[in-house]
Amino acid sequence: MFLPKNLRENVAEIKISLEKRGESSSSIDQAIKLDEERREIIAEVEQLEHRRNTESVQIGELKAAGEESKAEGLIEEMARIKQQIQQLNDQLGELDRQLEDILLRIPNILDESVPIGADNSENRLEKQVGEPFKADFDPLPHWELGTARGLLDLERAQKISGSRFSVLPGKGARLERALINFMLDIQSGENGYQEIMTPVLVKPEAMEGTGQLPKFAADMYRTTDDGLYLIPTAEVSLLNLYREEILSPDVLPLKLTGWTPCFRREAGAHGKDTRGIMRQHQFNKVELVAICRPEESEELHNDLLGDACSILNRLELPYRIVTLCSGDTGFSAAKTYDIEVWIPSQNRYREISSCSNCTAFQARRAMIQYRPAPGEKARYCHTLNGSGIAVGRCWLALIENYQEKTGEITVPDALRPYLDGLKKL
RNA sequence: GGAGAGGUGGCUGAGUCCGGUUGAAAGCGCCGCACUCGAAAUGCGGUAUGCCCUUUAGUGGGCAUCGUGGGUUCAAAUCCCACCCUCUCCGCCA
Repeated sequence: MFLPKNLRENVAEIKISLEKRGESSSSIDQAIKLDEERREIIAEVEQLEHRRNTESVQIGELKAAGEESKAEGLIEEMARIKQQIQQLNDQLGELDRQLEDILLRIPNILDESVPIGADNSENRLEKQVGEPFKADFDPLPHWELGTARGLLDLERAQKISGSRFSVLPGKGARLERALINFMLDIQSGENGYQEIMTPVLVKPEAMEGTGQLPKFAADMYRTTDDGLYLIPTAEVSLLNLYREEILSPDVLPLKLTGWTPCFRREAGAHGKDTRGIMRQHQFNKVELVAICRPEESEELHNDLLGDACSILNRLELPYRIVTLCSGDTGFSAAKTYDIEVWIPSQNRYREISSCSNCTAFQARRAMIQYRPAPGEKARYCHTLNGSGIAVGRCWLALIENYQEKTGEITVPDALRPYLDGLKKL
């Protein structure tokens, strides 16, 4: 989010960025107007409050000196000023509310290197790794393959929870768990992230901190009795751990990883990916989060992308990297790389990780700062996040890409230690 | 779920009953300077945040903030109300 000051200082930039995203910039003018009115009133109120403060002291002194009648006169005057202050404060409150409402819904400013485009068809291809699945037979989609091999039970999932949920029996569950452990080991080991286990139910403030609220309330599950939200990604829990903190520079960059289930209502996705487990209301994900100094976020963004890729490299799954175009870049992000894995049954690449640099956008919302040196002013951090990687999609990509004519699924070498050396599923 | 205690600055902790230069004592920590070959110890000085106005300016002035939000009052860390959170004991439970 932008603070009024940010807004004033970056009007042109924010407007241009909004237009690149394909959104209207009219709200910006309105916000500027509100801000001007607000500041006028602030000046007026503070002047009155100053008078109130000084004259209240006088009243005290007069009373102490026994000059009751003089005091009475001042008290009457103060009563009038008090009313004026109250009135102006009411106006101010209303203006603040309106302004904040707009500010909370303005997306981050796009990085200059983000390609201009309307939707995902205009994302820029950066790199392709490995060769798409080739075989002398037609690959089965994962739901057929998984069901046939006893790894997936969508019927029973439907029975207990409905559509967009999955049940993984036996080796299916084992594979999921192996993937989680494998990913966490790589990220917390050689890639240098601190592993953290967090709650998956969080307060609304946490959702606001990372940018899910207020704009995307419809995408989230909310518990009615307590008003807590189920996280759509561990980014919410991990980043908000440091909300309202001023960090010491020697802990930066802070690199965190955690596995959690993620919950999404998929409100706007009716009819999309209705078969199989591509799009679920609940799925596992290993998340990567970094909190850093502004000047290092760009480099860390590339590192983070590399760390996400390292999983696919080891699993030897074919993938490509794209930079999201302006119209496809998410609300909180200044720039996003998507990693897309090859899905044989669909004959195309599908997102399996999204790595974003959110610059200071989330840090301002969540008040995550650091003090460059003792005595210096605190500055907002930059935040980054990326999937490292989505477990459910990895599961299905793996069984599809490693399927054989016989219906068997080969376990990639890197994963065998996590499955008791098992070579086939 | 029941009973009780409490939320004050980076930390510890006064002040709250009896409202009035209290942004808030004291100590610790931290920063600067002095002393020292250097360090420790000691001494002196400094040390919250946000916002508004003003200035050529790292200038000057002001407002707000003692868990949060309301209320009473000329004036509230101090009085009243509601809420949130933490801790202790009991109960229940993976």
